[in-house]
Amino acid sequence: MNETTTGEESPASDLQSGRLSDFAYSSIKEQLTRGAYKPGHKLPIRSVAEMLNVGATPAREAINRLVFEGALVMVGPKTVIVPHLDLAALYEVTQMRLALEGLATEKGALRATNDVVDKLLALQEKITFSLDEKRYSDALHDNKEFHFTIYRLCEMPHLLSTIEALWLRVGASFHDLYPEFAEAKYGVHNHLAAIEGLVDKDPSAVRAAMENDIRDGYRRLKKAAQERLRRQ
Amino acid sequence: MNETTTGEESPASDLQSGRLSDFAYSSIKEQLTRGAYKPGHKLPIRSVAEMLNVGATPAREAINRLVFEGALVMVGPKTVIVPHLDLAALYEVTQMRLALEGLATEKGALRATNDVVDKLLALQEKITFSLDEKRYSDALHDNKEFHFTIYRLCEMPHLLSTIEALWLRVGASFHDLYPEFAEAKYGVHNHLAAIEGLVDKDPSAVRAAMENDIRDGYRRLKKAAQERLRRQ
DNA sequence: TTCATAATTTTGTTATAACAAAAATCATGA
DNA sequence: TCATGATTTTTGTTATAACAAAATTATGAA
Repeated sequence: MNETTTGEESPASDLQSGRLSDFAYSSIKEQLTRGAYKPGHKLPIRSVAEMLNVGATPAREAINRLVFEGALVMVGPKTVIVPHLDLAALYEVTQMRLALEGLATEKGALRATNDVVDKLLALQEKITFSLDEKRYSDALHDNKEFHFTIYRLCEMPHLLSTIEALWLRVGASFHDLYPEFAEAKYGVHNHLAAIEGLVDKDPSAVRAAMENDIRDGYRRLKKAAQERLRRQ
Repeated sequence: MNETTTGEESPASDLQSGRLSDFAYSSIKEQLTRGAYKPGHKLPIRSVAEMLNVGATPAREAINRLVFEGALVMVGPKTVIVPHLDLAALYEVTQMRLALEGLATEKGALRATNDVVDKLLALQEKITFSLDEKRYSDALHDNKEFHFTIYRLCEMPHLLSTIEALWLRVGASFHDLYPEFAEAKYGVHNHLAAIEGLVDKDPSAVRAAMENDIRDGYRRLKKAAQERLRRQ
């Protein structure tokens, strides 16, 4: 049962945090944000434990944590699944994102140095480049980095972790329709407007740009979700 | 080891949720919001487990969950304590509260029925009564109920649970100075203004009243915390 | 087939023991 | 008195087994 395994994920490869629970948590989260599991996919403790080569305790802890955070949902006393598309939740999370990411943006905007602006410009270039080549996963990754580079400026750790939980919540169940969602050059205009606001030292302009970005994303995501629901 | 215990909390008394982890979680949370533990108080797994007459697993899970939520903090690889006063965290949480509770208020305001208004009026009477008799714990409890009665109107469960986490976060480490903070008739004016706004079907008025309430509370709490810090 | 029910398997939860590492205590020397 | 190092105790984590309950499959009758 404890033989050194070959292909599968191994806890030994987690060289940073000693806790197997954290390893399991990060692993599942990673899979989730990569869209590895379809909505409705079941995550039984023992299967997860076996997949990650850990005991039941860390697996259980990781799953439960993700349930608390809303990235997974319980549909029965003994069944945890990857959540299905839920337009109500998408709306709710979007409203929270507007409030919280708007707050983070406005509080941090005046702290943007030239280095930050350069980083954002570089990220935006990478995003458009990835979109041109239809590497949506990369584009999404850099898009997230773009947002959080701005949010980190306010230096409010509580706020940041709450925002991250929101991204995970919506990202988990909407990830698989990001490709069709990202077709058009998503967010370019808003991102550039945000950068401009940072340069101009105009916090409310940056906030407006970011809020616009969130709203645009919401509309596209909603449309994509609705179309998919109609087809099914 | 398993004899029927006398005075202490017993898992058998938890007649609703079958999970001992949840029982342990609620119990610690309850103690925390009642200010039973001073900041700096250690919460070792085995002590908690013994106190609640449960095994180490549920105790560990409950403690870790509270750490994730920010209600408890880790100050070493093996030491979890009730957090100390932290003015930066108070500020940060206040900003988040303004954004999120403001959102909940505005979204739900138009849904207030006469029953809700009556309930709020009754709660406000209880609050002032409790304050007159210096039963601060009761006043705080009803104050929370007042706020959440309004927040529940918007029917956004994600939002509500996030707000609850914020209350717990700040409540845990500031609870013991609420008495001196509540000296003056705290919040009466704002609460009445909020009720008025609900009756008038004026969401932004209700939001303004609630934000004022949050800000007033922040100022008083900050002042009380600063005075206490100076004394120590 | 369809639905209810019984049998079987799977599954979440929990207590426990073992281990390694951290924290506390004690001893010793300046 | 204070620091410092050694020793002892405490502590978090994890794998595991056992149990009860849920989920699944099989079975039977209409």
